[in-house]
Amino acid sequence: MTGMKDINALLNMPTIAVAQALLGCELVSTGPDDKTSGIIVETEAYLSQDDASSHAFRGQTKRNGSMFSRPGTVYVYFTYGKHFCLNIVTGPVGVGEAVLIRAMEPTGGLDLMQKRRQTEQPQLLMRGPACVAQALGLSLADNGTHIEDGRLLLLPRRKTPLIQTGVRIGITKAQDLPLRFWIKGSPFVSGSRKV
DNA sequence: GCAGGGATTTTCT
DNA sequence: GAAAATCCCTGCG
Repeated sequence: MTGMKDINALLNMPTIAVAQALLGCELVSTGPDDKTSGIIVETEAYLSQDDASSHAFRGQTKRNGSMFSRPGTVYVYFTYGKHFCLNIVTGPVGVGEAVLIRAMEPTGGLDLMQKRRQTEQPQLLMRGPACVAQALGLSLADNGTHIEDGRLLLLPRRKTPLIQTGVRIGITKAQDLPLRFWIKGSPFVSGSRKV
């Protein structure tokens, strides 16, 4: 048996708790002819209330629709004209909260990731949300799928990591909220700001 | 190692 | 029409 039960329990916790609990978990992306995977080392929580930088803040739209689905739904959005970013939806149906996967430590399918990312360096393969999506081969086609029946598989972590907390990156609203979490000391964490 | 700015298009005001 | 949950290249030192 895998830890499916654990994963379900994890996904149904409050969003901030999920953002922390996802650290150390392995995420596997499988396709017809490919398999890439990594351990989540950095996340950010996006809430529905009092969080002006959340895509759900102004209500449901065509773009953010999947963010209002049940926990474990995959929310992929397109941004800055060229990038995709991966989120795991949290909170009850209709609420609109999610956890952005910002960085991972590559564990499998390194050769394919290097091809997709056009770089050889392991530390640059999955550093940054758009890099994560690119390394895993994700696109808008994955938006709205669910972690239990899509191409993405989430595995429970074996050890509880030491977690550090800071402010989120790349936003202009609600900049003071401490909703960014990462594994202390991981060389795969994104951004130059470690606080 | 770090700061600055361009790319590129969808989405919402 | 402006902004955007970003990345990468450049220049500097």
